[in-house]
Amino acid sequence: VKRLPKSFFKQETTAVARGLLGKILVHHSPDGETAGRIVETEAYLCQNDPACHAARGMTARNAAMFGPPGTAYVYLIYGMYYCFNVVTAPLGVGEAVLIRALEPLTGLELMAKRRGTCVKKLLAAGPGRLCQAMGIGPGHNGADLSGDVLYLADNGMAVREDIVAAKRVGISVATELPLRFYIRGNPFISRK
DNA sequence: TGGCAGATTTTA
DNA sequence: AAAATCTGCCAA
Repeated sequence: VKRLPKSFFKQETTAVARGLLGKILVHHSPDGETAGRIVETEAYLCQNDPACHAARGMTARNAAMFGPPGTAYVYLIYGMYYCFNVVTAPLGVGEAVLIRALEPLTGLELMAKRRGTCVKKLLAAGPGRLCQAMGIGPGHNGADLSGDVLYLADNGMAVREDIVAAKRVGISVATELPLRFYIRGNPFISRK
């Protein structure tokens, strides 16, 4: 497995959202290593997308979204859960890809311990769940995703499966945009 | 299986 | 008050 080059994150945001499907997210935490295959993503754009956190300018929370492509944007949602995003657009432009679901690959015992369940389909199917399973939290906000702790990798294989484009989940504005992408039929996506 | 309340921070 | 969520509880 090879680390994704920085150039990968400089593509258009929707292209990154599609391209991340099938890629591997790896975290070397003090507790151990976890990794999963990305099976579901969502794109959040700076133009004509009021659901994007950056749509109304920079705040303390979303500042990382305006960082260079390949940065992590981790935020707290509903006061309880964290969501992990990959920043895509050039420095100063607020766009990102939300990682919504992983197929667990490595460190399943650690994931189960963190999640409090050993049901594989419940370990990382959902943005809050995958952060919990992977041990991703506020300390990763603004992290460089081509570093040594939290990074994206590729096993070199092209994704053979179909990619479905659908409406995004959990938003109440810009609901019609087909900016959610997932691998058709994959059992680890957050919902059908 | 499906709907809903609750947990709790950030923002408007 | 609503939000890029998840869990447990309830009813059928």
